[in-house]
Amino acid sequence: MTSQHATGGWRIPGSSAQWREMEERVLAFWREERIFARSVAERRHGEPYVFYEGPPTANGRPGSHHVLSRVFKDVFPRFHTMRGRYVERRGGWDCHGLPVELEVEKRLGISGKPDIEAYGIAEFNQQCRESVLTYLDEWERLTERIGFWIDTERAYRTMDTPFIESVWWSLAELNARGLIYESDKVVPYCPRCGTALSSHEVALGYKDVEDPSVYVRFPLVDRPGTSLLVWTTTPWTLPANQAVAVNPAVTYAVVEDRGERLVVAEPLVTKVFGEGAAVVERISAANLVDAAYAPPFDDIPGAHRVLPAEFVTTDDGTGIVHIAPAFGEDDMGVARAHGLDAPNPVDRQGRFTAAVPLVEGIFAKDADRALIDDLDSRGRLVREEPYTHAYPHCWRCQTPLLYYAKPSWYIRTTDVRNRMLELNSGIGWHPDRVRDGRFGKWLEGNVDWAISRERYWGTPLPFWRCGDCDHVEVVGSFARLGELATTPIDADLDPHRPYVDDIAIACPRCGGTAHRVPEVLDVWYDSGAMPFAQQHHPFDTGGSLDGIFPADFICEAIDQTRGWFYSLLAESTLLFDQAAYRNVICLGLILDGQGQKMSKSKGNVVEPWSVLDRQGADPFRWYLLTAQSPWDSFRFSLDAVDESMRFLLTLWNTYVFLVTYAALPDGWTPGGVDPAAADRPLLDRWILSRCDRVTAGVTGCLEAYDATGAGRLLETFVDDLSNWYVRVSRARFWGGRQGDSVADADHHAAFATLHECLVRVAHLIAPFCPFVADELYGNLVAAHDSAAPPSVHMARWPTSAGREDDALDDAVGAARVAVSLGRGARAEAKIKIRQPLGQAVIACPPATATALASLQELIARELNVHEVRFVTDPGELVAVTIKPNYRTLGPRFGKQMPALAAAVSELQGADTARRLEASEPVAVAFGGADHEMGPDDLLITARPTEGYAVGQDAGMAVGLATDISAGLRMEGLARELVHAVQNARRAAGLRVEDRIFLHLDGSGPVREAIDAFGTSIGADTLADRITTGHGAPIAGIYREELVLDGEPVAIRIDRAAPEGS
RNA sequence: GGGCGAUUAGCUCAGUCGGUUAGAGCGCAUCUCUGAUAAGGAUGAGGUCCCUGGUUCGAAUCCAGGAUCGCCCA
Repeated sequence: MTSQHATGGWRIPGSSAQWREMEERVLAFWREERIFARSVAERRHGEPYVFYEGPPTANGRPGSHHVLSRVFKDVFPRFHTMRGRYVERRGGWDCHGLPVELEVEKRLGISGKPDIEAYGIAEFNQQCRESVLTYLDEWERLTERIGFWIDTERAYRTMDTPFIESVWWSLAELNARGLIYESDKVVPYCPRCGTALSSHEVALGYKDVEDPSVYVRFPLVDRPGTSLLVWTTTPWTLPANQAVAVNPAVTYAVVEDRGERLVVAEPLVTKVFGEGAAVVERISAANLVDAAYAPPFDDIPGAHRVLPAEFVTTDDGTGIVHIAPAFGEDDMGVARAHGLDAPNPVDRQGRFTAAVPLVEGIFAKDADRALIDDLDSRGRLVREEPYTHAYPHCWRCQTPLLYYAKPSWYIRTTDVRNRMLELNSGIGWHPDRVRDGRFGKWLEGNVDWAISRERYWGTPLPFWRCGDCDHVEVVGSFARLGELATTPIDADLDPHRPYVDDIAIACPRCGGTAHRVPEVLDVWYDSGAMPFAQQHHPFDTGGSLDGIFPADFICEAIDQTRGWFYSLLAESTLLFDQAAYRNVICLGLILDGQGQKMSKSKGNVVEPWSVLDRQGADPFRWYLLTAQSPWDSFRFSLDAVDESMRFLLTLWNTYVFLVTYAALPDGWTPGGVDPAAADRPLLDRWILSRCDRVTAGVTGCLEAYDATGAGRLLETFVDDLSNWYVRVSRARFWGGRQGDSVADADHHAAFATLHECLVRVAHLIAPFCPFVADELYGNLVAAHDSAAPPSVHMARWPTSAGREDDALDDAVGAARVAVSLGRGARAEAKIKIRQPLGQAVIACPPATATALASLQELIARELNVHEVRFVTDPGELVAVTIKPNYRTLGPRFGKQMPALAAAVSELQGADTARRLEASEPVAVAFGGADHEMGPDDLLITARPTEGYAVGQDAGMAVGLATDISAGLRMEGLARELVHAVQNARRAAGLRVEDRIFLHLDGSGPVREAIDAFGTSIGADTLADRITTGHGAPIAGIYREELVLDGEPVAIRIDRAAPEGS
């Protein structure tokens, strides 16, 4: 895209086929001129607009879904920067976590915790540290290429020592307020791997399996002969039974069955016992609560009482649930609420301990058989049947998982649950429904946050437990650690495992020796800590987060509701009693073109680089930002980007058009004296009205975080600009009018208007498509004005100049309808547009005719007719029918609408239409009364009458006189000649401004047309001389013979000799 | 199994407060225009608004149930 030749400081843009070269050139400009850094620094004194980068992990390659989030993270900070806000954008990397460990395990060819410990934690963590940034280069390359402006040089990393120290500080703060405690937690646990699994891993391993389900008698102590009937699909948990639970809202029934009495939930009686079961008594749940029963096994002591619990359902089973606190999350919750123990007779390998001699040493799930047989032999088993259900298995080794109680560290988030809900209600969610929907419901069900993980590569919990007095000291800084440590610690201590594990401290309470607990921190806590940890708060911030907290805006995919969106809110509520973000966009997922999930195994992944290499960054961005609501799933493909690219091509064509003509010798440059906007032709004032309107509209949309809405407005505007303003104004941009001051002013007005519109668009699309925006701005503004900012991204956001004009917009809208209808009429009559016609008749209401009066000439030119005439009596050209306006009359007449519609159809169309035009009331008689209709109550529909070429639409019809006189035919032929010569010029490779000598020859009608219209043919084709007849006086650089309208024509073209030669 | 979202032309998507002829762009066909060529205009073909039932004078729109896809959770 180099400048071929230029005048007036213009650089001639290349073809849009060279889009990617344009982007690369803009990138180089940004890089060399440090535009990003300057755009931020120049706003240093502006009001801060705070953005937080939700840190991705760099141990995988960036995909198209990352481009989606990064583009949305880019557009609003760019917008607010242009609006004068100070928008620091600091990158970040999420470094810790199980996915990193798994990746390293795979690479090392090891699996499971015993393997890792055999390999060595120090070396393992070193491998993690390196792995986590494997693709950092590619991430940074992609980030730059898509135009995502974020400071990667100062990016925070969750594994960095200052970040970890801030996290420690926050945990110490929470601990000081009594918000941290240790307790048993039931986790999905793989006994073979010896590790708990994350919910994500559990989700990978669900398989349908058949387990024995059993109905067991739990005899009531105070009611001999009556037993609670308990149903379970995990018989191996029965030895650990501590209680049973009933739903407090359910009535229970005592059923007499073969000489005994069994208690089940009343709604389940039929399901359990079949039709005709004998219910002998009903008992409310309240009367069951606290009843004592005999446990199924006597090995383990327990409360063995009935407890109320909301989670008990009557969907299946018996409505009485066996509670083994060690083996179920709900069970643990109930047990905790009632102060029960949680004995666990299963060891870490999943085998029964000596606490249950019957099955000692047997793997839990394999003990089912022996336990069931034992129950049966003691008369406790009522029934056994196979039961198929989805049960989780270890995704790594296929071992069935056990839900298993293990000690775990918690943050008491339930203390601030209501406060989180309050703060959540003030967050600007996009889409809105997430606030009270997915996220709000999640908060309502909030449970304490389990923050510990028995893993290696994570922020170590700063908890030191005293071996003597059991006191737990939470260390909030490295300085504090140094004070307490029994041996001096290195200044450059790596606070990761295993080094931190080796540090013992003196117990501040008893002076004993304390060692760190083995767990590391849930990585989600790292991410939620980024608002303060990226600043090394409070160590480097002086304790104040003013201007850097909370965020005005964050953005991630919808799957982060329980991830980052939660961790940010929970931590900011706990620590600062504020929401960490004011606005948030939840993005949808990227699917393939068929709506299927993208996955490597399906081979349907669209790599971002393939889009960037084929179409470029701006088309990619425009697609993601405007194709649809961002929170819906994207059906993404290269073709989808092509569709969005059309907008950019239209914009590019318009831009090239302006520069092409402005750069000609009698073109135009900005900064001169142009006619005042108010003095320009009507069409100029119209597009400037549209321009101001779109400016206000786009601004409003972006303020409301609605990129899609802003995109639609811009697409409509650029379409108006290109396909209406430029198309109908083309001739005004052509040169050759020096000396005519009126024509010259018009010429300049056209350039000034189009230039202003394009400059405005360059500003308005700058946040969306920063490359083409800067290309336009550079050539249209910066190249001509050394005082202007060098980049549009350093410029101020535009505001409306107040030229919005409703009447003008309506008039041009009506003119466009009229032209469209007229063209339709021509097509129907099969008369091509180059053939002039005598007159067009526009039938429309008087108000429309008045509005269109000033656009008559334009309509005539567009329809190629000599005259435009208006008729305001609908009867003349069209038949009129009247229909009721359901929208206004529906609420008024309700059930009478069908009768009213019938009455309205009886009205005389033309007559009624006239009266409505004159704002006279119209009475409709039905149901024995007259009802008065106002102008809004009746709709006029026009249909063409016979005998005209007519196009019609609501409120307007356009007819064309179709007879073609000899004069009109000659004029048409002249137009054909001009067209043929223009094609010949192009074929001859002439530039648009080259002047020619033209020789024409042809039949009699052709010569007559040349005689009559030679001057205008010459003017239109830039011919300095036209000759006719045989024996051509010029050899010509181009010759062509063809037939126009049935008449043979010969064309010869030569370059015009320079003046005076 | 529970919760949430989506389903409208061959494709990608709009569709306001429920209003009677459901739109746009792309693609396709025919025609056309061009001093903007990865352009522009006109016309046409193309619809079970996922299905069933309900509410209503009137349902793509509101309600209930179901189907399919996706997400979150179990």
